[in-house]
Amino acid sequence: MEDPTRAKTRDIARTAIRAELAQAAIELFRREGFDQVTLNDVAAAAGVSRSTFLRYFGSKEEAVLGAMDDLGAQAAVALCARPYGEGDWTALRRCLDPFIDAYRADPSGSLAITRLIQESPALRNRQLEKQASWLPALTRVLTDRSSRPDPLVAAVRAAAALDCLSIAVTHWSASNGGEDLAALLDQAFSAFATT
Amino acid sequence: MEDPTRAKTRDIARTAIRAELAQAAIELFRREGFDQVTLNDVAAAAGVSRSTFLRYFGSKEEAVLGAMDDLGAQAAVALCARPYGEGDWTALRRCLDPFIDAYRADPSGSLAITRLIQESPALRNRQLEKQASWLPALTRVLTDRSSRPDPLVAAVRAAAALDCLSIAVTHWSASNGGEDLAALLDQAFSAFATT
DNA sequence: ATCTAGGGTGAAACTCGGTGTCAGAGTAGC
DNA sequence: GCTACTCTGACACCGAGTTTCACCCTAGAT
Repeated sequence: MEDPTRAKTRDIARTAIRAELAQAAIELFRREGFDQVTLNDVAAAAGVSRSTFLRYFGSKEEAVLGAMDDLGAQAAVALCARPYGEGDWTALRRCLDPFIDAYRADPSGSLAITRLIQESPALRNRQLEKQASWLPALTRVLTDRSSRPDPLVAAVRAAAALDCLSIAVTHWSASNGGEDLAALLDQAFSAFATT
Repeated sequence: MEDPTRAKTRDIARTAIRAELAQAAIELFRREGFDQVTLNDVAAAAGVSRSTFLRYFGSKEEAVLGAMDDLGAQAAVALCARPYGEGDWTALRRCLDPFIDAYRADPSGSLAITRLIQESPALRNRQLEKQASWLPALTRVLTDRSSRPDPLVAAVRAAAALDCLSIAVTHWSASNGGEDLAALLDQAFSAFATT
């Protein structure tokens, strides 16, 4: 049928191109504004045709938000890995560490992308959509972890945890990256500790 | 300039037409599926031109979700009206009562619309967007209510409360409206009581 | 009764995002 | 050199949403 090693090298090449295209797109978006740039513009700037660009990212927004999918999956895996019997809130807080790490790995780049997202309604909404798409997996893991499972409560807690993340990120970007994202996230989670 | 009473009668007529158009649109969406129906279709079914339909609702989705805006505003007002010193969670839970009432007032209609929304990605996302748009107001009210205000915590709690609402509604519709929405909402809020 | 100003309507042209199709170029295995 | 496969770009197409313009209708003024 198909040589699996060949398939893998192709995949590597594809993701490399994807990263290159995304970088060019983000650069252009930052320079001229997401909504001002058309698909033709960004494709031309990236040196490919509109068709090709849309083949790599299903939509204009995916060029910016594509990197997030990976983090969502990582969070689900991380939640799986939390020790049995650990409280939901601490497990959820810890499973968001991959996000913290990603932001720490490239603060200025993360800040730029965060701003880009917050300044464009289209990107903000896609971001919401994306986070919502992570919920079922997190809810499932949380339900399975529980000794007395309640899917409704699990769903609420998972959703609330993601709210903490996005709100912490918002405040972090409002402080121009000056504050510590992990501290902000902890502060956000403290909303569930006291009344 | 303009007779204010005339302006008001015009407004009443407009909202009446709006309601009529929305009803026709929802009916058609339910029958043929939201994504299958084009603006031309729905305009023809409603007996107006595409232009006019889009003048009443800025988008196809607004024909379905337009009624929600009112509820969002009501919730903010209701939160304002909660007694001083009341806990955030109970205040938030109570300020969602207008939603409960609206669903109770027309269960079968609400159920139909809820299903419609959940079955169409476009509508789901617009719904997310709409709920997110309510957050700033709720956060502000919650912050002002607090004796030791923390805007970040307030934002998280407001967001979590809206999560409870949408999750409760989801489960309610999954039960075909069989379960009690208020009870489900209470159960959702219980996610913040225990660890 | 006529004129007139303003808002509501519909027709049309336009932009743009996204989908699908197709033909051609490059490439690896035979 | 032949074949199968993938990637690419060009093109046509659709539907959402914006804008413009002309028309009608109604209400108030003369």
